[in-house]
Parts: sequence; C-alpha cells; structure tokens
Amino acid sequence: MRIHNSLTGRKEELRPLEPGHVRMYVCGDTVYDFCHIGHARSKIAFDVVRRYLVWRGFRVTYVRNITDIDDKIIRRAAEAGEPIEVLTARYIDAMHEDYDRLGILRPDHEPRATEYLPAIVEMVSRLIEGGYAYVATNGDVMYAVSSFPGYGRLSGKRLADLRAGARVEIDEAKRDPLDFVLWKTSKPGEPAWDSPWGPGRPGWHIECSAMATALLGAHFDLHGGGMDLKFPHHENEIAQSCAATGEAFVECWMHNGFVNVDSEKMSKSLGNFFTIRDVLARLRDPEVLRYFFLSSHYRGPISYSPGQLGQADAALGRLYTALRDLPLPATDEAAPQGAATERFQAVMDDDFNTPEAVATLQGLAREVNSARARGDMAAAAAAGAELRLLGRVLGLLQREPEAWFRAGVPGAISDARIAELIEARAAARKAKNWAQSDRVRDELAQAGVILEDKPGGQTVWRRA
RNA sequence: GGCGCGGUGGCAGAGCGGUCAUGCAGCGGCCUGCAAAGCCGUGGAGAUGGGUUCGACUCCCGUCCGCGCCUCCA
Repeated sequence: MRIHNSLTGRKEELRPLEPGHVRMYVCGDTVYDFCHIGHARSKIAFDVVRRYLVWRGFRVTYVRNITDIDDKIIRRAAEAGEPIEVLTARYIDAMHEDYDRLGILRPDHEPRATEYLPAIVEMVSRLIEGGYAYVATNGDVMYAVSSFPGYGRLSGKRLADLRAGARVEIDEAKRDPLDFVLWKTSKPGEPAWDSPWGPGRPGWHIECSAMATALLGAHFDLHGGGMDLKFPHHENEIAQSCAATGEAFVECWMHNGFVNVDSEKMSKSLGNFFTIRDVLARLRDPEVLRYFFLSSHYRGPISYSPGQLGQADAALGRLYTALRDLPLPATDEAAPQGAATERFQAVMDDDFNTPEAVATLQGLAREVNSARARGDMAAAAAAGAELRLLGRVLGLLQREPEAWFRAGVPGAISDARIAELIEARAAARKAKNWAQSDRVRDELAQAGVILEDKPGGQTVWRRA
C-alpha cells in the first residue's frame, strides 16, 4: 500500500522497518481547553489509518502524546486559580470522553510530557554534548539550527528564506533567530523540574522527540499530525532526534488538512472554533461527524457547516436503512469478501482514499436494497454483512440500526407517545379511515417523526 | 517577500488521457390507500487563455481567484 510522504511529496510504498509491524506516532493535544473539531478531524484520520493497517494484517503500535506542561497551561491555571494538575486532569478526561464518543480507539501508549522528564533531560544533554545545543545567555537551552545540515527539508524551507521572512521575533539570547528552546528555565512560582541547567521545563518540540524515541525507538515508520505542525514542530523534531540519536528518525510523515469555517482555518487563535461536545450535542449520533470527515480526503481542507453535517446524516442514514431489519451474522468475521471489499482495499491502499471507500459502502447499500427488492434475502444479508464489516474498518455503522433511527435531539416526543400514536393510526388504517390516519401521520411529522408503512401492515419510524 | 495547496454538475466531493464516482437535491417510472423508504431510469461539470495529443476535467505553460505555512495552533 502507498502513503503520501510529506518529506518527499509523493506516495510511497509502505515498508515497515520491522516487517509486519508498523510503529506510528501522532501529535496529540495540549490540554488547556476542550478539543475542537479540528482536533477531531486529525484524530479520526489517524484512527482510520490505524484501524485500516490492523485490518490489512499489520501489527500496529500507536503512540499519541498529551502535552500537559506548556506556557498556555500555566497561564490558564493561574487565571483559574487552580493547580496545573487539576486543570490538565479535567481536560484530559474531557478529551477522552469526546474521542471515545467519536469512536476513536485509544492509542497503545498515551505518554504525557510530565512523565518523561528524565528522557527529555537526557536527550537535551546529548544534544549539548554533540554540539547541537547551547546554553543561552538567559539560561535557556537552545537548539542551534545551523548545526543540523538537513534543517528545512520537511517543510521545504531554506534557512536564508526563513531569516528573511523576518516574522521570527528577535531574541537577544539566541545566537540565531531560528534557534528554538529545548529547556526553559523557570521563573519563580512556575512549575519546575531539576536539570543540569537549573530548574525548568521542557520546550514543546523536545517532548515529542523524547517520547517517540522512548516508546518506538529512534527510527520508526509513521509520524502524523496537522499541516500546521509541519513547520516548525516536526522540522524541529527531526533536527532534535537525528542529532541526538545519530539515526534516521521517521520514514513517512503524514499531515492532515484543516477544518475551515467560511474558508478560513478553524483555530483557537482565530476564535472561530467549535468544540466537539457542542457539535455533537446537535447531532443524532457522533458517527455523523465521523462520516462527514471521511467523505473528503484527509490531506485536503474541509469546510465545516451545519448544512454539510445534515448531508452526512442523510448519507449515513442510507447505509443504516440498508442494514435495518437485515438478518446479519453475529460476528463480522463471517462476512463475505466480494468485489466491494476488493475495491475498498484498492482505494484505501492508495493513501487512504476514504471518500472512495465510503462510495463503495454506498454501493453495497444499493446491493442490499436491490437484492431485497427482488426478494433475494440471502444476497441482501451477504451484502449487508460485508457493508457492516467494511464500515467497522472506518469506525462507522457500529450502532444497532433501530437505535440509530430513533436517536434524535433530546426533549422531543417520547418513544412511548410515538408508539401510542402509531397504534391509533393502525386502527384508523384498518378501518380505511385515511383522513384520520393521515392526521396522525402529520402530527408525528410535526414532531419530527417520519413513518414508513411496511408491506405486512407494520409501521416503522425514524426521527428526521 | 519565500515555500506550498486548490479552483469539478444546484450542494458536498473522488477517480481518471478516450466507458459509471458517490451522497444530497431535481426529473420520469415502479411500489403505496396516499405517503415515506427503496428499486429502475434520467438531465446536469470541470476558473480562464494557450500548448502537447488522433483525443484532456485529467499532462505542460501563462493569467485570474481562493487558501495555508513562514509565530502558539490538529
């Protein structure tokens, strides 16, 4: 299978360094606030990478870090007047809750920066010993960018261009404006860990290098994150890791595109972000958001709007409609693997083309409905089982269809009341009192409930 | 200023040098008491100006427009 490598700008065959075992690292979140749907997109994209690799038979070791010490966290905690650990614990819990709801599987390791101080200190020491870092005049430890020949390769930047960019703030303590902090000495009252350079805390970039190396080794297969991390974060990671270990760092870099709002990047600094929990509160099911993201390719931008989520709800509903009342095998393992599976695999093998993969799911739904229409229930069930299995690889179709249709915005008409009205309508229909029957149906429609009369006289319903 | 990405039918969004993406919406038919759902069928595209080619939405060049990174950011 082929993956687009940001380092080379092209798709490359995946050849795990250790045959059959893919080691991947994804940059997680800084926990000082609720996660927004931009974070969700990235985590879902790499969750699908992980799920798909496992389905393809690879053993996967997935590491996703948590940044639990950083300037913004310190500031937020001070503003809230609470200990840092209390603040970060609260947002870590919230993050887990949000990601679990979205069906994002937990990584194999979820290291926190504060748990890896010894590894971080050791890596910084090694960089100083190797001549790649220095103690600046203000006491901070800096990475000397000019000491690393490959600097700029990932982001396609040249040192001269970066300096000419003049957007880098001039810091007297640095020998070169592009040098970045590895170890930050702490001011009084700030959290601090002991180090050979005095009490302080790690710079942002070094934690990922240290944790990735500790858990996956110096040289591993996949490293992912949002486009915005390409420079400087990932560029710096490469410089740190390669210089400290003397080995190659990452084989393949993957970067996901942004979520846009009004064709602008959604970000905390712009303030145009929507938290996961706010968005989910307005959806029938978190899978709708997941389907929305998977409907476009992970590397491109995606425009967020409530209307688009509505389309995703309808499209996913079509898949659940196909599955409704279908006699499916107890386990997906028994699912047949037909032409759809073949196509699914072909498009996913090509840099995780989830829009095409979703299209094959829609094709299977048509197969199910089509077979059902001609009375071939065996064929319908077979296609349905295949649909559910492939859906699971994308983290979709995990609900009971009936539950999916009944889910809706809280506070609406109760299931019991709906059943009551349907019963009353059934009586009217039996008496061929169509006017009365239609009145009930209209009443339910007003309440957001759509009825469907089945051939046998049964009536099923769903929330709009 | 440097580096990079993109402009596809009413909406969203893929692949592909010459046959279908897919979903929603539209239209016709079937089904239904009527609907809904579903099935069958169907119209509708490729920012522009050139070039390459027997043939380009797909390759190359220019132009216009939009966006991102270069600063914390998924």
